[in-house]
Amino acid sequence: MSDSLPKTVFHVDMDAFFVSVEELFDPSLKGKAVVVGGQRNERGVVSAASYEARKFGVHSALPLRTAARLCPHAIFVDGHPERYREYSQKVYAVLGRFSPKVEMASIDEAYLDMTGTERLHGPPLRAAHALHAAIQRETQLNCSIGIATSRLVAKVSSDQAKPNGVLWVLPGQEARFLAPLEVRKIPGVGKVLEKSLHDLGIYKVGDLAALEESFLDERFGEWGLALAGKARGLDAGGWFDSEIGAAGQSKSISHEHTFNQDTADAEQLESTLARLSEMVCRRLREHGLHARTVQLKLRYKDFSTITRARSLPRATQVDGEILEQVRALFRANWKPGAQVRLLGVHASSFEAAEGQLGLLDGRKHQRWQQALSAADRLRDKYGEDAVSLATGLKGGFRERTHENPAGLPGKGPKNG
DNA sequence: TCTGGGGTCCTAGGACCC
DNA sequence: TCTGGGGTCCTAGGACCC
Repeated sequence: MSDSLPKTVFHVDMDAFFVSVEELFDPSLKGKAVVVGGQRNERGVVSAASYEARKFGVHSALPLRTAARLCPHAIFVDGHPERYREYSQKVYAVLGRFSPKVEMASIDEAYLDMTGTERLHGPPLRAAHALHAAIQRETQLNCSIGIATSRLVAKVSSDQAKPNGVLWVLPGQEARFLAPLEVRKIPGVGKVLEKSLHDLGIYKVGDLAALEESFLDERFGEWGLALAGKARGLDAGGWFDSEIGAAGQSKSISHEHTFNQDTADAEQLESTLARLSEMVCRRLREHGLHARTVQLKLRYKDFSTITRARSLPRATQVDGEILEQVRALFRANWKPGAQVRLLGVHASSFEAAEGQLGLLDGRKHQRWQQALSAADRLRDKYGEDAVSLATGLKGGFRERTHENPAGLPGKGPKNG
């Protein structure tokens, strides 16, 4: 980057976000061991755990059944995505008053470029405390705030500030702040990279920073160089290097479903594909997008997973066209009888719209889209099952599984 | 212990083109 | 004749994040 004045970056991270939101809706959960993500006997993993539950070793991504074993007295709660979106938006509204350059990095964390806001909000610590108080007051939720000269260090410092804290890493102190931390604390260093680093005797970020760049380059290529920069606190390469608030259009839309029980029932599998295709297309239309590449994901009983993709000659957002591709991929790759655990439908390679359609073809296409958008509005009003469109494609299109589609809370029967 | 769902980014090989 | 080199697109898989 340039050698202009150092930036001031805030990273705001909500504390135990899903759990905290659930507590607002059910105050009796407060202070208890709470696990959000599903019931104790369900397939699936923990989305969030209260600090009380964490004392027993429960953490996000842990299988629910394991969590139930580690913490038998925990209260298990289904997730409510719409509640989390609502509170995420409340947080976003507060953030916007502190800086015009805000970027939500996920549903519960955001970056703010606070460079040059001193006259308005005072020095960084004062601004951070004001922000912290405003979020508390307006959402009744706690957060932690990291302040630094880069996104990377701000993120690491908000993590060190948890829970409910503010931590400022002074300009020039980045490397010293990072040095004693485990390499795993660097965003982008996961299980696998951590292991390779450990195998080389590298445990702390300081060990990493002390290495020759040429060594990291040889060992890990481009990634190694970026890693060297990160160890020194720089937003070296990739996403971290982009300007805050400049995030572009999303690049893919997907839906997937894990069956409560593995199945080899062709009808059930194909009706699930139809439902997933509809969900994907619906979101394409909501965002005004047309996808050229369609991908099927197939996970078997033994957890082995394949993906098969196909690119279309022209982009589409029509259910039937996507489903046709997905179904062809499915029929070409699924061996009848093989037990399936998960199915997924993924759309990517977005284009603004169709280009050079023949007039007639284009008209027909357009009418389809109008019909589908109208159907979407009806579904919004009267519920998911209110509308179905004939597609001309045969085979259990409107069949439904008896399971609750993930991400559609409150629909369908739940165990327990 | 038995492993969700929604994303992003990277790598690597083959096709194809110049 | 005895094997170029770069660019781009496509597909498959996997690491990683929340």
